Amino acid sequence: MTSLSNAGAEAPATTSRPTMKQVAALAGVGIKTVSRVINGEPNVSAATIARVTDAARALDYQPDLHAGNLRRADGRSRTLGLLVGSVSNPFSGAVHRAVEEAAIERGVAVFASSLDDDPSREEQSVSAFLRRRVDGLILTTISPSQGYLAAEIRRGTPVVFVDREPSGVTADTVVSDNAAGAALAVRHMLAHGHRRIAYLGDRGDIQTARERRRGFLEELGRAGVATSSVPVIENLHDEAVTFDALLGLLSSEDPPTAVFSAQNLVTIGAIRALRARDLHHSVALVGFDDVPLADLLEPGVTVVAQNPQRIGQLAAERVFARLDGDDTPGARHIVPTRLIVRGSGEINAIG
Amino acid sequence: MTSLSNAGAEAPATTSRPTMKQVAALAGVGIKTVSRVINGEPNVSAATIARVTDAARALDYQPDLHAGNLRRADGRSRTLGLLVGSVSNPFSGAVHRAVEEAAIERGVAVFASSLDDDPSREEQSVSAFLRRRVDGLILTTISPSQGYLAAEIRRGTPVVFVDREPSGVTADTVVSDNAAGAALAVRHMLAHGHRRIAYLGDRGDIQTARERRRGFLEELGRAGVATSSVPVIENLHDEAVTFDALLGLLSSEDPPTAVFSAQNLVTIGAIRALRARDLHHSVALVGFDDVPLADLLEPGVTVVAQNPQRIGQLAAERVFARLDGDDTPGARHIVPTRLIVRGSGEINAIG
DNA sequence: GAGAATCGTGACATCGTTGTCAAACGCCGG
DNA sequence: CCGGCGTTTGACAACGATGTCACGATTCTC
Repeated sequence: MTSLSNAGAEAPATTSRPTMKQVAALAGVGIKTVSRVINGEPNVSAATIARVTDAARALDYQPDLHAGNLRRADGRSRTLGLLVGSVSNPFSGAVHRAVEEAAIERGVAVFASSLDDDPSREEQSVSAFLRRRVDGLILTTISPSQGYLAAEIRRGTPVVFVDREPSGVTADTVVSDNAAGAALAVRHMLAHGHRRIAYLGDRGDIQTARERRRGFLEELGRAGVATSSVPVIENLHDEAVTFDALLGLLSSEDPPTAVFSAQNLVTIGAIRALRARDLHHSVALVGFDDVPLADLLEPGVTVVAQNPQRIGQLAAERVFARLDGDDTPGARHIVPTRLIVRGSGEINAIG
Repeated sequence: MTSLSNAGAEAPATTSRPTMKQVAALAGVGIKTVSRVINGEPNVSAATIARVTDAARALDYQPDLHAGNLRRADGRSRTLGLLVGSVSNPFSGAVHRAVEEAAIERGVAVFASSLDDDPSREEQSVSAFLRRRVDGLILTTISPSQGYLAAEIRRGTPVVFVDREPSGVTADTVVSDNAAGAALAVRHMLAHGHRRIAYLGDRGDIQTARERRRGFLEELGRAGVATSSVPVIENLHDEAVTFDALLGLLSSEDPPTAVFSAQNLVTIGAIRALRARDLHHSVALVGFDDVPLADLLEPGVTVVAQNPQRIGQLAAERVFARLDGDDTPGARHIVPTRLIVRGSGEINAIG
């Protein structure tokens, strides 16, 4: 259907992209000379440089990076693979942005993909990255083991895990101080007189979520609160499910006086539920991870904020350091969280 | 520093990635046979397939997509370049997500980059994409002309512009119904008795912003409102600048009774300013483009919502259609907007 | 049972580029 | 005027894969 077209017209016909050979022919030089000019190698006469540059411009020539890579000594594709949790979460957006900023500075392009809580997409994306010969990987994971990466890591490909720690392999990991952040939230609510604090958590199969729960429960334990009396609801991974779960909890015979929501979207679902029962001014709420416009709500939402920019930046730094020869053992890099007080967490326990 | 290392140890030494040749050697077959097995070509005996598969697994072999592409007939890299406006804007995130979803379905990987309002990054990113031989481009633009893409488009590379129309080239374009959306907002406020409606707009050099202003002013004109009496403030591209601008306007001798904020972040800045003057219950506000948590604010924020998912999806559809042979002339695809009523836009004019 | 068609396989050229190497040229000193 | 040296240049192999083709071994056909 493409081919019948406009017979005899000026032929917009799909010409293919120009190659060095064509540039060389037009400039009347050898192809290696074109290569030299394009790559700024020395020992080319000024006149030749001009001829080649003109020819390249005339043909709108763009060198084929991959073909070059095939032969080039360092074998670097100047490409990175980034897998984030979910594009719908602002946390991921911020990480992406930070990684890209660092990458662009080095002339590295970023393949970005998102997991969307689908374990099969993890391995699939990584494989896609690897077949495209990325120089390094920055990964948020969800599948139970990252053992499938062992050989690749052994071969020297830098892999940095963000937001979640890997299992089955050792590598650089950049995470928020999840347990400590959760503990911070708990202390804050305890200080406001709460003893019956509900835990609303993300999927239990996410290691990060388990860390937050651990921090939460341990801090309650340290304060002498019997954890058996603490409502713990997990596997909440969106607003709607959280909404329903918290409504149920609030209707129970011994409802909590405070709520700790251990994730972004869970926090939003919790806010909606508290509003639906008109309890947003009487039940305290502290969320983990910041929420957009949290300060404009009534009351403002108190959160333990993460620092996604720093996480992305640090991850990129680690990848590039290893590409530059750093071969220290993989380590955990912990990015601190901080409590942002806005109102919802400072509601005192009644009685 | 890398090289002195652990003399005589088990040598974790950076082995390079395995090639087909190595797989072939291990399996005891020719390299072309490995190629056949990897690509699922017919006419290989079951026994050979098994031997090759085992060898590939043993070496953790991943085919080099780019090397293959060099020789492959269709010359497709199964790669797309996506340039969005700003990762910090949820609109961009949604577009990205939609594009990626469509891409992954076809086994295509996405290079994602963001413009962040820097014209020099536009051409730089496109060039980076092209050198990596992407099959198609989906671009949000900011520089005054996209003429630099003319040769590439003529060569048959599918280019789709999103959110902003290009100048200097003809190609598929996917945009919101900007003028009509703005007009919709105006009609809504007129219906609530407002005549003095302020326009708060994004950068005047962005074509999309100009469209929204046009829609705004034309609708006022149709309603017989003298546009000379309408405060129009432009070049607001973040919350802080908008905040200051609106505060100034509200302090003027004849302040507006309603505000139309023509962009996401501008809307948020406007909300903050209205709150700072405690006018959020008396001055009407309608924003263009939805804002996260808009329904939880007090009052809820009435907006003309765009449909970024649809925009991204449609853009991807166009790219793939052209890759599949569609050679109809480039066209504008307009995605409708819709008014979401939440409270702030239904405040009536006083008197 | 002979010839034809099909199957399974590998040698080789090739994709667009860069690394290696050697040739051609100009310049200098003796 | 010659030898040596540095500069400029291009021929050629190679990177890791696939397309083409030809070869030997089966299987089919009548």
